[in-house]
Amino acid sequence: MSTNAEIAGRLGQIAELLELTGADKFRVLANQKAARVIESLTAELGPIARGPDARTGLMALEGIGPKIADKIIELCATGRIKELEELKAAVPAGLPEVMSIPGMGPKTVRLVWQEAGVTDLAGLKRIIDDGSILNLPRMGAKAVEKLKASIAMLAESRGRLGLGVAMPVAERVVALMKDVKGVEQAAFAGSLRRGKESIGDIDILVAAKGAAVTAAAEAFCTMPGVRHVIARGEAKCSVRVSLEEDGGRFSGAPTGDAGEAANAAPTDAERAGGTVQVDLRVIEPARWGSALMYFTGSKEHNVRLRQRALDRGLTLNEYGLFPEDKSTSESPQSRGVKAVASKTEEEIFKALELPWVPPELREDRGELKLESTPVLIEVADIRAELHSHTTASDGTMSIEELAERAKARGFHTIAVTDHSKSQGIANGLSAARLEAHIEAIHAARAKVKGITILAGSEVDIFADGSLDYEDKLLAKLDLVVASPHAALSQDPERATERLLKAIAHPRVHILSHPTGRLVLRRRGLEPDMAKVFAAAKEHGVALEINAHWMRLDLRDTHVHAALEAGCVLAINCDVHSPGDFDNLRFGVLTGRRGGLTKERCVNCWAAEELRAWIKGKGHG
DNA sequence: GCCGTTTTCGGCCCGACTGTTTTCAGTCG
Repeated sequence: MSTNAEIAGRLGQIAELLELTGADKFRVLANQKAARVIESLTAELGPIARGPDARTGLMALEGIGPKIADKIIELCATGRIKELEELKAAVPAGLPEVMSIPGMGPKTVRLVWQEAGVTDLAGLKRIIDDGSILNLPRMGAKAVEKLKASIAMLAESRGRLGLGVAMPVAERVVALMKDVKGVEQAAFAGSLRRGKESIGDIDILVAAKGAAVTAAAEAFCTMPGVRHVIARGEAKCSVRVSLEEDGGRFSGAPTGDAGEAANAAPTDAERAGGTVQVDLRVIEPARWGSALMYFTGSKEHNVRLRQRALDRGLTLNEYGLFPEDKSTSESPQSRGVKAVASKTEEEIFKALELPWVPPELREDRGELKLESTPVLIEVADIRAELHSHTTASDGTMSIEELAERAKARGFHTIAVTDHSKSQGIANGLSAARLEAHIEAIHAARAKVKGITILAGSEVDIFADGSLDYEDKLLAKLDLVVASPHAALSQDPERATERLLKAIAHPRVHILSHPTGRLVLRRRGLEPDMAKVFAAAKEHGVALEINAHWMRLDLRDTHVHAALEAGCVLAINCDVHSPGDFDNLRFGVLTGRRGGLTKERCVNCWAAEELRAWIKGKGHG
C-alpha cells in the first residue's frame, strides 16, 4: 500500500539526496517535479502501478517518464526503491537537515561534508565553534555569523503558517506601505495572494519612484513588529515580523471543538518562534503588472509563462514582457528596451494570447489552456450559512443572535446545526435535547424575520459509517450535516467505506469537513476521494469546504476533482462565535483554487432553489 | 530525468542579494 503522499515523499527524498551527491540539476528537477505532480493528484496511483499497463498508465502523467514510472512500480510492489536505498547509504542521514538551514544550499553542504567531514547539524556547529569552518573556500567571518544566526532561527522558525495567521499580517503591512508618501501601489503577492492553505513567507510589492523608493524600504525595515532585518537593499528587503495568533477554538480556547484543542500541536505562531519572514520588493510603477505576476507565482506557473513567451519570440521577467534578442546576454530592461507589456497583468496575459488568469489558479494545473477568464465564486455570492452552532452545544450565541448576525451579512438562510449526542465534550445534544432544540428553533423562526432559520444538526459519522441519531429523529430535521470527528487515523479502506455509507444515508445533505484534517497539524482521513465524489454525485450530497483556515477541508485539489466528478459543494463557516463568519473568505479562496463557480455552490443559490434541493434530498 | 506542430538529442527561466571576490559563485525566490 503506497499512497500518493508516500510516493511523492520518496521521490522528493531522492531529489534531495541527488542534490547532495552533486548530480545533474535537471535530474534533481525531474524528480522534484514528478513528486509535485503526484502530490496534487486526487486519484490514487497505487492501483495503476499494480495494474497490467502500469508503465504506460503512469507515463501518461506529465513529468513522469520511464525511469520514474519504474520507481513508482517498484515502490508499490516491494515497498522500497533501490535507488533511494543506495542514495541513503551514500549520503549521511543528517545532511538533509543541514541543507534546510537558510544559506546552506547543496553546494555548500557538499563542501562542508567532503572537505570538513560534516555529516549532521552537530558537526556543522562543531566546525563553526572551533573556527575550522573559516579554512574552507568562500567561508569568511560574515558568512559564518549569518550561518550561526540561521541555525538559531531554524530552531524557532521551522514550519509554515496557516492562511488565517499570515493574512492579517500581510494586510497590516500593505496598509502601512500605502501610507508612505510617494508610494503609488502596494499589495501582497506570493502564495498568500494565490490563497494557498499554508504560507512560508509573505511577499509585499510596492510601486514607487524617486525618493519614495528609499522611504518605502526605510518604513518597511523599521515598521512596528520587526524583530530582525535579514537583508536590506534598494529594491529588496527581508525582515522577520512578530506574530500574534488566535486560532480560536483550535488553540485551547474555552469553546473547544470536540476537544480537538486538547490534542492539537503547538500553534503556528509557537512553532514559528513567533515570527514570520516578510519580503519587500520595490518596483517602478510602470512595471507593476509584470512584477505582480512574477511575485504572485507560482514558480511553476511562471516557468510555464516564460516558456510561452519564448515560443512567441518574447522574454518575460519581473520588469516586463520584451522582444527576445539572442545576440546579447544583457537583460532587456538594462539595455533600455521598451516592454511589449508591463503595466498591468491583463495586458501581459493578452500579449501572450491568454485570458487573465485569477491568482488562485496559477499553479501550473492547466490554467494556460483556459479560453476565457473563469468567473469564480466570490464572497459576495454566498447567501446562506449551513453549518453553525449555538449555546445549545459549543457555540457562544443564542439561536436568535446567530440568526441576526447571519441576516446582517445579507444571508437569506441560516442552518442551526449543533453537535450530536456523542460529542460529549462539545455538549452534544441527546435525542430529547434535540427534540426540544428543534422546538426552540421553530420558536426563533417566528421571532426573527427576514431570514430562514433551518433546524439542523451536525451529526457524527461513527467509524463504521453509521450516524449518531436514529433515522426517525433525523427525519424531523430540515437539514443534516454529517461529519467525522473521531477515529481520524483509520486506514484508507475503512475511511472510504465509512464516508460512502454516510453519503448513501437518505437524510444526509452535506458531508462536512470530509477528512477531518487540520492544516499543518493533522493528516486526517485519507479515503479514496474519487469514490467519495462519485457517491456524493449519485446521492446528491453536497461536499463541504469548511472555511475555518485551520480546516480548509475539502482542500483545493479535492475541490477540483469533486467538480470534475459533477458534485455540488458547500462553503460553510462552521460558526461557533460571531467572528467565525469572517473565515468565509478562506473557504472561498480554497473554492476558487479548485475552480468553483457560484452555480456549483449550494450556499450561493437563491432561497427557493436551496429549499428545493434540501427538500428533494430529504425525501430521497 | 523528461520532452518534442521545426527536435528521439540537446535543450531545460531569470534576476537580486550577499560575501568573497577583483569578476563571480552560491542561494533564494
